[in-house]
Amino acid sequence: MTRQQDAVRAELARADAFRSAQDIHAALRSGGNPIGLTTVYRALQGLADGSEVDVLRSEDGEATYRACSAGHHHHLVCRTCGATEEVEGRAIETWAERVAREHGFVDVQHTVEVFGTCRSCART
Amino acid sequence: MTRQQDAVRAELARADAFRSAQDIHAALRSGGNPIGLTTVYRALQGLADGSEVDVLRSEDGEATYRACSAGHHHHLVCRTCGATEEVEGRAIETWAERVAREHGFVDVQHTVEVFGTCRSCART
DNA sequence: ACCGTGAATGAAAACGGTTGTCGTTTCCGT
DNA sequence: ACGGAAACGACAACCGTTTTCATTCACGGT
Repeated sequence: MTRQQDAVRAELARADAFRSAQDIHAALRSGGNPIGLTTVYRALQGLADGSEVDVLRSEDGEATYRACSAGHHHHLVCRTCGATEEVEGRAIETWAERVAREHGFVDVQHTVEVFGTCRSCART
Repeated sequence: MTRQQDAVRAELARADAFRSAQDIHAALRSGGNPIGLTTVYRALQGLADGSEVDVLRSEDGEATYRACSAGHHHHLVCRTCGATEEVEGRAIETWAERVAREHGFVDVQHTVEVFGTCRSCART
């Protein structure tokens, strides 16, 4: 895994936001890198498999990607500009675990996303 | 909104699980109701608009639907059989609100889904 | 009952994101 | 250089969903 995967990784690093594969593809091309769309998808899949990016399904089903730090965390996403911050909270972890156990569920995972309007978008 | 929408509502009531539009369509047809796929989609959209069903995007982007009670709640979903229970927790609500405020976000919403293996599926 | 009108229905086609195919190119080790 | 394997990308296939449009249905007014 190399050349174009690095390009995708670099492009993702340019913004703290979830972006679609096609966004990234367009950005790379208009930045002078004649990468193919297929390759962008493959690179993203590889990065996702390696836990280098988080994947989030937008409301209309489109997959969006964002460079992320290792380890378990959640996201606070601005629904206007897409800016994203990583957040965490032990409260969530223990709550999910407890609720699942109370219902007899095992092997528990959870997804938590918080959406809102960020400070700068709220000013307008 | 009526006849076929009622059929979709009834079909959804038959299982406490998130099901795809195509599942529901197939179930209705094999149950003797020659409904069209388009109509199933339209009925589901109407029910979702009226908050009669919850919509959840599966991992591969497919939309899945489930009859739900009114009011804010989350889901505990068996990843094997799809059985779903509604759960709630004030802890989540306050946590999300606090985290968002700390980061200057307003107009906050959140999605929380808990996945696991339910008791009966765990036995096998 | 009988129309007339607007909503509901559904077959087929369009759409859009994603994935598969396959021939070409690039990268490395020898 | 050479050869093989991995990466690349144009193109087509896929699949869930939405749109289109002609037909059918439900229902109020007469």
